[in-house]
Amino acid sequence: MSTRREAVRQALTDASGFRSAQDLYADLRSEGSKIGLTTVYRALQALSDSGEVDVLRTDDGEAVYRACDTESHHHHLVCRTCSTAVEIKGPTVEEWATEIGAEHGFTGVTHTVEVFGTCADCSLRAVQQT
Amino acid sequence: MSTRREAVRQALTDASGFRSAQDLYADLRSEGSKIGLTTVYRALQALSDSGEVDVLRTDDGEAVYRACDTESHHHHLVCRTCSTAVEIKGPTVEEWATEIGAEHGFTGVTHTVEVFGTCADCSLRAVQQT
DNA sequence: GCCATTTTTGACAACCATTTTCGTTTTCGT
DNA sequence: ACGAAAACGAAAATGGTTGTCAAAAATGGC
Ligand SMILES: [Zn+2]
Ligand SMILES: [Zn+2]
Ligand SMILES: [Zn+2]
Ligand SMILES: [Zn+2]
Repeated sequence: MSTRREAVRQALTDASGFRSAQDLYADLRSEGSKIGLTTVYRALQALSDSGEVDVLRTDDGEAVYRACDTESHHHHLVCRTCSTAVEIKGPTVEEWATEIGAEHGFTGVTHTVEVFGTCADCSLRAVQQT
Repeated sequence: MSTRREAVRQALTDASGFRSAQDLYADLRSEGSKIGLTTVYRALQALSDSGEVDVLRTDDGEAVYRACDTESHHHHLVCRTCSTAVEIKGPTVEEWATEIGAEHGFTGVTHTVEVFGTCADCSLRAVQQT
């Protein structure tokens, strides 16, 4: 694990929510790092290949990454305002997806599931800003 | 509804699976249409804004579209090989997502759910090609 | 039908996230 | 310390998508 990659991983861990490559690049540069954008992309590629970080796509197609507590299969409840995420685990949706696939004769079934909303903190802030 | 937009909608309906803007542009041109790529993008934008077609993002961030039978909320079981899709409806995953959001104090909860696999036809073809 | 206004279209350029290239720097094994 | 291998970063290239703008087509009185 190179120093640069470790720096990217740390920046992502500090963020606790989903961040884009460009976000992380800005974060790192603003705290004085001389890292290049290419290296941020390469680090994120490597981290996601090895399963250390999760990736998902925003509505406009940008890739965003998160350093999750667990590396085992899970989903996310993501705040639309601050992009903080809660990790979700449970058999319900796993079983549901498997059944759906089997019912229609599909093999090698996988699924992508994300839940979005406004977190309690952001909901409160929205109400207070009258 | 302009003729061009209708042509795009028809091309998408004929496809029955998820197709990208560039796919549809190629389809239309190959059948003799003189449509421009910009117009295909505009038509898809309008169709998705009005809820007539569904959009999702591939792993590499490309937007793909589908003309679904229903305009009400549903999900898809998509073949990874031929991109044919089956429309999925049912309360299980809807209730699950709502509960997950509520449990964590999130408001305005929505979700994205897609199931992927290899359809029966494509599975069979894969086995036959020894 | 005919002209003026509005809408739609498409070639081209601009955008922007991401990838590739390639010469330089750092790391690692000996 | 020394040479090979890996990592780095600036700049250029890529590719999907959007913006621009002038031409073409549809619309609506008359
Ligand atoms: Zn996660
Ligand atoms: Zn799952
Ligand atoms: Zn198939
Ligand atoms: Zn649903």
